[in-house]
Amino acid sequence: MSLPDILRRRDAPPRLPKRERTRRQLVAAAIAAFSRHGVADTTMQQIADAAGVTTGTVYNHYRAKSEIVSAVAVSIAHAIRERSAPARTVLRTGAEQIAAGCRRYLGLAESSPSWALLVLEVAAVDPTFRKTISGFVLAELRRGLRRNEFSVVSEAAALDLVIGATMEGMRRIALGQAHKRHAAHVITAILRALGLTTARAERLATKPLPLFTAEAER
Amino acid sequence: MSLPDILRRRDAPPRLPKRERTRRQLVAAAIAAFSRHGVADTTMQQIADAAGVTTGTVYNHYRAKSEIVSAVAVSIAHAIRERSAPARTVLRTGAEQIAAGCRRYLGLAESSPSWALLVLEVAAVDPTFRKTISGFVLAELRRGLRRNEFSVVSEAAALDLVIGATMEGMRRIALGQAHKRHAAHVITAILRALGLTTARAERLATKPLPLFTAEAER
Amino acid sequence: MSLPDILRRRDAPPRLPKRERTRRQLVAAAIAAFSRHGVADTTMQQIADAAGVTTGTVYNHYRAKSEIVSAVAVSIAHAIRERSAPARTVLRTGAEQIAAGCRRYLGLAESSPSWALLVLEVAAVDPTFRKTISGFVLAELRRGLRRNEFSVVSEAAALDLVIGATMEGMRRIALGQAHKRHAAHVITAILRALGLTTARAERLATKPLPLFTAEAER
Amino acid sequence: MSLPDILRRRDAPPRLPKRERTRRQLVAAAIAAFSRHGVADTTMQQIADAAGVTTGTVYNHYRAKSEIVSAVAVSIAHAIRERSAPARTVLRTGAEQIAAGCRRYLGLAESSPSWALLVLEVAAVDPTFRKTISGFVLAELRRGLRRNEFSVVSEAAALDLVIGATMEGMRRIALGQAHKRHAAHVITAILRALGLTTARAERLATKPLPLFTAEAER
DNA sequence: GATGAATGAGTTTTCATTCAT
DNA sequence: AATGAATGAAAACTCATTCAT
Repeated sequence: MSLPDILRRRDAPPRLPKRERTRRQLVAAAIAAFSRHGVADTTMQQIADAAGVTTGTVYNHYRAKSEIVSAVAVSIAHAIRERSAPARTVLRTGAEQIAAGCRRYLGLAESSPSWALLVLEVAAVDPTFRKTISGFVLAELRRGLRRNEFSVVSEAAALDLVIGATMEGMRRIALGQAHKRHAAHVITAILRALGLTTARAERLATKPLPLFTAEAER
Repeated sequence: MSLPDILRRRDAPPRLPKRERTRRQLVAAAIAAFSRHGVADTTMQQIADAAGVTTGTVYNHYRAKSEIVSAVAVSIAHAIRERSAPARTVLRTGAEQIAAGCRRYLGLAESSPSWALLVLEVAAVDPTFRKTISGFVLAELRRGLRRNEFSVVSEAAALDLVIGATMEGMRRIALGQAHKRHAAHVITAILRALGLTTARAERLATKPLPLFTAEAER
Repeated sequence: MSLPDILRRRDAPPRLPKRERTRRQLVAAAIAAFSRHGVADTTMQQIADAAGVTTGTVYNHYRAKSEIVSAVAVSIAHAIRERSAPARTVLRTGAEQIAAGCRRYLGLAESSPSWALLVLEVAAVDPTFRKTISGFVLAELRRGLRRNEFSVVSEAAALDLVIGATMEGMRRIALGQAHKRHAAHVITAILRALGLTTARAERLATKPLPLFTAEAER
Repeated sequence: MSLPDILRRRDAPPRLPKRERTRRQLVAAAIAAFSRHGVADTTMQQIADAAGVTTGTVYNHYRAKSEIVSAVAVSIAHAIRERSAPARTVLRTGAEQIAAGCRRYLGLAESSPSWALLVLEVAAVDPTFRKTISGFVLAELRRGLRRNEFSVVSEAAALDLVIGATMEGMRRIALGQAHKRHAAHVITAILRALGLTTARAERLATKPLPLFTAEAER
C-alpha cells in the first residue's frame, strides 16, 4: 500500500531510463515505509528493503533521508495534482476549485487515514510539500479574486487559513475523531473565511464536484 | 532563552518541594534545548547539560524522552494560559477572547520565532498539546456561541479552522515570510469564518486587547 | 601482547579513578589491536573488544579513531621515556644520551618487530609522536652542544637526521632485513653526523650503556 | 596540479597505445587526488572524476586501489629519476650525486609541499617506492665508496640515514616548519655521516649542482 | 536523589568492487 | 574499452537508557 488506490496510475508507465525508474521505486518504497512506521521511525534500511535494493543504492540516489522526504513530498503533491488534472478543467470558479481541492485531501483522509497522517508528518518536517501545495492553492485563490468571488484581507492569510484548516481537518478525520460530515463543515468554514455567504459556502461544500475523474465530461 | 520574556514569571515562585523544583528546571532546560536544536535533534545529554545535572538525574524524573516532550507541551500551554489569565477576565465576548488567544500565539511567533517553531513541532509530535489548547479554544468558542456572536456549522470544524489557521500563521511569521500585519489578517479571516461580519472581524483583529496583563484593571 | 615486556610496569599501579583506568585500558587495547592489524585496518569494534567494553564506551572517551591514535602515540613515547628514566640519570654526556635513546628504539625493533612497525605507522599518521620525541631528543642534543660534544649546522637538521635515521633503521630491523649489528652501525652514522670522530662514534655505538634499568647504580 | 612543474615533461610524449595513455591519465589523476586529500581519504570515484572517466574504467586498468598506489609510487620515483637523468650524467662524484639527489627531493618539498607529503605517505604505505629509491641511492653510494669519497660502517646504515634524514627534512619543509636553509643543513649532516669533512660537506651542500637540467652541458 | 560511566542496539553513511549494458 | 548503477559488507558514530556507586 503506497498511494491510495485512487492515486494509482492506470495507464502503463512509459519506459523510463533506469536511474529514473529506480528513483520512483525508492520514493514509492519510502511512502510505504513512512506510512507504516512514521517518517521519524523509518530507517534507510527499511526503505531499501521495501524497494528491493540495498542501502548503498538508496544513497546513490539520495544523499540523506531528508532528501527522500522532500522527494516524497513533491511526489505526493504532484500525484494528487496530476490525478485531478482532468477533473479540474471542468471547474470554472475559484471557489469550486478550492472546495474541490480541500475535499480531495479531506476525502483521502477518510479513505486512507495512514496516508493522510503521512502527508501531515511530511508537511511538518519538510518545507517542500507546503511550498508546492501553496503554489497550487494560490493560483486558485487568485482566480477567485479576479472573478470577485472572494474578498480577503491578504492572500497570505487566506493561504494559511485554507491550508491550516484543511490539515487540521485531515488530522481529525484520519484519527477517527470526526463526524462523518466533517469534511463538508471544514470546507464551509473555509469558504466563509474567503468571503462567501454562508449559504453559498454550504452549497459548494456539499455540491458534488468532480474530484479525480472528469465525470462531467464523460 | 527558554521562554519568551513575556512568559517569564515575575512574581517570586512559591517555595516548591525539591523534586518539583528539579522537574521545572528540567522542563525549562528542555524548552531551551528544543528551541535551539529542534525536538528530534536534542539529546538527553543536552537537556541535562542545560539543566546543570547529569543524564542519570533526568531519568530520575522522567522515564523517557517522550515524557519530557509531553511535560514541555503541558508546560507551554499552561504558561501562556496562566500569564494571560488576568487579561482574559476583562474580555467579555467570545470573539474578543478568541481574537486575543490567536493574537497571543501569533505575537509570540513575532517576538520569539524559535519558540514558536518549538510549539509547532511539539504540536505535531505530541497529542497532549493540541488537546489542551483545543480545550481552551472550545470554551471560548462556546461562550461566543451562547452569546450568538458566532454562527458555525460545527464546533469541530471551527476548532480545526481556528487552530489550523493560527498555527500556519505562526509558522509563516516565525520563518520570517510574513508581512508585518499578517497576524491581524489571519485573525480577521478566522473571525469571518466564525460568522462575524468583515467589518466587525477587522475591528476586533486590530483593536487593542489585553493579552498578558490586565491593563484595563490597573 | 601490548607493550614489549621491557616496557611493562612491575610495580602495582596506584588505584586510579575509573575514568582514567578505562582510558588506559583502551589505549592498551588499541596498542594491541594496532600491532596486530595495523592502524588503518583496526576498527573501533576491535579496540572495544580488546578492551572488553562496547564501542559506545570507546566513544565516551575518544571522539574519533584519530584521537585514540594520538593517545597511543603519547602513551608509547612516555612509556619508553619513563621506563628509561632511572637509566638516563647515569648518562652524563649528550652523546651517550642520544646513543642510548636511539639504541632503545632500535633494540625494541629487534625484540618486538610488530611494536616497532606500530611506532612507525603511528609516527607516519599522527604528528603527536614525532612532536613528543623531538622534545626529548632536542634536550639531549642541546646538552651535547653545551658541552661541545657536537658540532652541527642546525638543530633542526640534526633532529631530522637522528629521528629519520633511527626510524629507517627500526623499519629495516623490524622487517628482518638487517644485519645483526645494524643498530650499532646506524648509531655510529648518526653520531658522526653530529660531529663526533669515527672512532668515538663507534666506541659509543657499541659501548654498553644502561638502557631501561639503572644497572650501574645497583 | 599533479606533478610539480619541474617534473612535467616538456618534450612531446611519443604516441603511446591507447591503453597505456589511459593508464597514465589515471596515474596522473590519482597523484592529483592523493595530494589533495591524502591517499587514505581519496576515493576511487575521486580518481575517476579527476581522470574524466567512470569508476568502471578505473577497474578496467587497475584491479584495486592498492595497485594504483603502487603505480603512483613507481611513477613518482621514475618521474624524478628521468627528469634528472641528463643532469646526473654531469655529476662525477658519488658525493655530488647524493647531494643532488637529496636536494631534488628537499627542493620539491619547498616548491610543492602537498606533493612532498604525498611522497612521504606513499613511502610509508607502499614498499615499492622505498625499494626503488634505495636502488638509486645505493648505486650512488657505491660509486662514492669505490672512489674513496665515503667511509661508512655499513651500506645499509648509510642508506637508512640518507633516506631517513631526507624524508624527515622533506616533512619539516612541507609542513612549513623549516628554516629556509634547512635543505642545505640536512644535506651537510648527511654528508658528514658518510665521512666527508665538515668543510667539504658544507661546500657540496651549498654548491650549485645541476638538478633537473644538464646546465653544465648547455 | 544524584552521578556519570557503561551499554548496545541501531543508523546513517561510505566505498571498493562488480557487472549488465 | 567504457559506462554507471548496483552491491554489500562494513565502519564509524550516536544516544536513549541502565546501573553500580
